[in-house]
Amino acid sequence: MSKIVLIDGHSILNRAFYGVPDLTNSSGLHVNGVYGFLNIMFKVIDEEKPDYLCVAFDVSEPTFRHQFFDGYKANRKPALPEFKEQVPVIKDVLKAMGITIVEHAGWEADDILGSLAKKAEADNIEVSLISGDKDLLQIASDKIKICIPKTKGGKTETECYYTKDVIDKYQLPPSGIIELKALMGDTADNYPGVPGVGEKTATALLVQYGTVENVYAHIDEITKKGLHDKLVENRDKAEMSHYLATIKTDCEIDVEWKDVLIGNLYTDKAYELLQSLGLKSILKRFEGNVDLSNDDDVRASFINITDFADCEAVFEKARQCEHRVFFYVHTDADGMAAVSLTFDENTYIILAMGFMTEGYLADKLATLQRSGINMVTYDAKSMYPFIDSEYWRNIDDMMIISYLLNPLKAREYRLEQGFVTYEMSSLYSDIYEQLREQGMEELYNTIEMPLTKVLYDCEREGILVDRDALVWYGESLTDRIAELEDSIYNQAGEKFNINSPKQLGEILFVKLGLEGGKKTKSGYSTAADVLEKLAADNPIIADILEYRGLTKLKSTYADGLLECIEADGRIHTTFNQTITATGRISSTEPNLQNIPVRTEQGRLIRKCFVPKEGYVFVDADYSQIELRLLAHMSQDEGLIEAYNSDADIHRITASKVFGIPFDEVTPEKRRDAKAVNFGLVYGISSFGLSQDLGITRKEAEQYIKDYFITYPGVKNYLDSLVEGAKEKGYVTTLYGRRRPIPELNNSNYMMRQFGERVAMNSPIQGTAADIMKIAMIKVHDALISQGIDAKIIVQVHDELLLEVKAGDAEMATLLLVQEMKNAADLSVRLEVDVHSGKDWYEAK
DNA sequence: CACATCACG
DNA sequence: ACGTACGTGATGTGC
Repeated sequence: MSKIVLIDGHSILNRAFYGVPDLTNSSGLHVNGVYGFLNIMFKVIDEEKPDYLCVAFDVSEPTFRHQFFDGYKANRKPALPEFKEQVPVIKDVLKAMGITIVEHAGWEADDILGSLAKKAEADNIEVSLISGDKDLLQIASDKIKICIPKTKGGKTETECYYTKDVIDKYQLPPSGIIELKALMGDTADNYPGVPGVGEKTATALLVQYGTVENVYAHIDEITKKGLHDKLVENRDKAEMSHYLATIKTDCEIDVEWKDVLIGNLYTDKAYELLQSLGLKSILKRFEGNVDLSNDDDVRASFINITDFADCEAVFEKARQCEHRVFFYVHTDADGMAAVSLTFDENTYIILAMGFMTEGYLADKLATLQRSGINMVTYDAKSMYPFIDSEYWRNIDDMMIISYLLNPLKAREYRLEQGFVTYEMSSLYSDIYEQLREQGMEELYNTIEMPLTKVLYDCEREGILVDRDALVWYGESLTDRIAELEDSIYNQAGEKFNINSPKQLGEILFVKLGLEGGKKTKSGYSTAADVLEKLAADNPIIADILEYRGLTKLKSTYADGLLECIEADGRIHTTFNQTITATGRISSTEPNLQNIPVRTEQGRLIRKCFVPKEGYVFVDADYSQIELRLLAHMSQDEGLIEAYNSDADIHRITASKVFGIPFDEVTPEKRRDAKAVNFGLVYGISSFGLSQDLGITRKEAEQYIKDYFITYPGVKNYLDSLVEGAKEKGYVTTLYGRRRPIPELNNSNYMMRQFGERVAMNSPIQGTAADIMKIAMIKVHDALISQGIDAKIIVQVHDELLLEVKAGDAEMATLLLVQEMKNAADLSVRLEVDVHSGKDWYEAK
């Protein structure tokens, strides 16, 4: 027997929209609903293997029934814009896959589905009807299965109902669902039912009488006074609801089964469309399913090379190719695993065994480079080990280009083994063109690509760690931790896991009865700022805070870093260039950008980071670079002048904003001004400032007001950033780096508010990142060209740590400061603090 | 695998 | 009436 799948388009899109977390593509279009819809649809197709498929939608104009009972439909919530924009998109995708969409003015999707289902049943076709709406249960039968997908924590489970399943669940036959809805109403569909009658009462009545009509026929038998009166009073509502709940099954729909046969869903058109939507994981389905017979330009083109002569021939052919060669070296735990080369529509894969050694590859790549071939790869930094350094120039990096085009999608750009090169080398000219159009070609060529090499050198150099000192540091913490543990258990009166916020909250707020209140969704908050407020109430708090601090140092830093020391005694972090939304670099395995410094005890760990024999550390950091950038970018005269006067900026701010003479600014007032300054860079909010300073929101508001009166240019500038971002959908740094801000179009107020703060912060944080990148390249190159024995080994956003030959320390220091200061020419000077020492503690 | 917490800028 | 400072990464717990 043949089989048809019918999908309730709106309802499934809606389910998907609320079940899948917000996803936006590079142009800011929301695609979570589309994504979820397709996943549900493919899952059903995989499981049911139907012969026919079609999708029904409501027409956007109100249907007859909507108009007729306008009073009841009127208070229905309008759909969110980010939902609405996905309706035409999913329709386009379905059409591109050759799937029939049925919609008809005057009929709701339910009516279309009901009619099609009954028609199919009559023609002896099995039906699976996919909807999120339980109303459809009324048309279930032995041949018509109603499937209701539920998204639970990312997983889609489907509840399926034939006649008997409806009876099991509701004690009523499918037709009884109409009667049930007529009595109990439906808030989602906004028809009333009988007020005061819920599912239980309605079911009880219907089990006895079968239909609403019959309930009223026996209305005198209903002795419960309240219920009897409610039913009598609301008979009109019940009858109207009955009408509304009834799905039509007799619409004359102009669909012939042969027209909805499932054909090849994996068409070129759908592929392109999904690609432009950024739905990469859906595209993966296409790889095994593309119809090769009439589609020979897509991945019919993988060629495995095992023979030396063939390999030589491939490289020779590559050398003569007209456009470009995309190459990628696949690695596994043992190093090089395979090499792929794509050019002229073919991808060649050469396993790294036998003749394909690193030396052979480097030689072959060099030959290509010498022939002036345009080379393209993905994550160039990780390819450098396989390329002679003299040929590092003139390689394009798809990872970097994609990141610049949309830094928010950074994590999605990670190339998976196996999914490679073909898409990349067809995409390349496309995205390079976009890069140019968006004015980021220079940023790419003069900052990001040169930086890949600087970072490669930093990583390879690594930083020496005094292992014994680090072990000792860790051990020095253990006694005190044990002592605190004892003390905490004593005060709590029992042993428990202090590291578990759940158990700790239980102890503090229930057993010890401290006033804390709930804060997180999973229980009490035991975060440090919450505990600090309670410190006066119970001495256990101080112990817990100290315990937390020490265990953090021990596990993350002492123990964690020890595991990262490699055979050469050094730690080699990875600097990620395509992670952050703003353009900053990040550091992983281990993170060397969050080594403790704020407390003395933490800071001591820096004594374990040491230069190699005969060398010293030189460490330089920008002084208040973000605030200086605010002065430059806003061109606020007062702030620029304040910086150029060379006096303490927070003190000047305090003096001007609070109207106190410069010399009478108290440390408290200076602290307040400093907090305001920081707040501005973060995208100021009165709440945030009040939290930070422990003042009321009103006072914080006044501070901000006064600040903006003092520095009106700053206010203008921040306003203009938000305005520009709303208009264009993104913000840029001084060097043209973009950050899209899809949040500004979100229907949620909080999200939009967040978008505004991001619009204020990103240009500043991002420009600071750009400038540091420029400085790194300049320092790196100048050290080499001047033959100074010094290397950049760590970058911490506004700080560079260099390992320098003792005799070259003075030269390196001068050069470092010089290049950092001159990395950008602004309306205010860039100041750099520099120190040197025999370890990172001393040099900082 | 998500959450809470906390280290840094 | 909401419930917030901006940007990261590592760890431990507990579903």
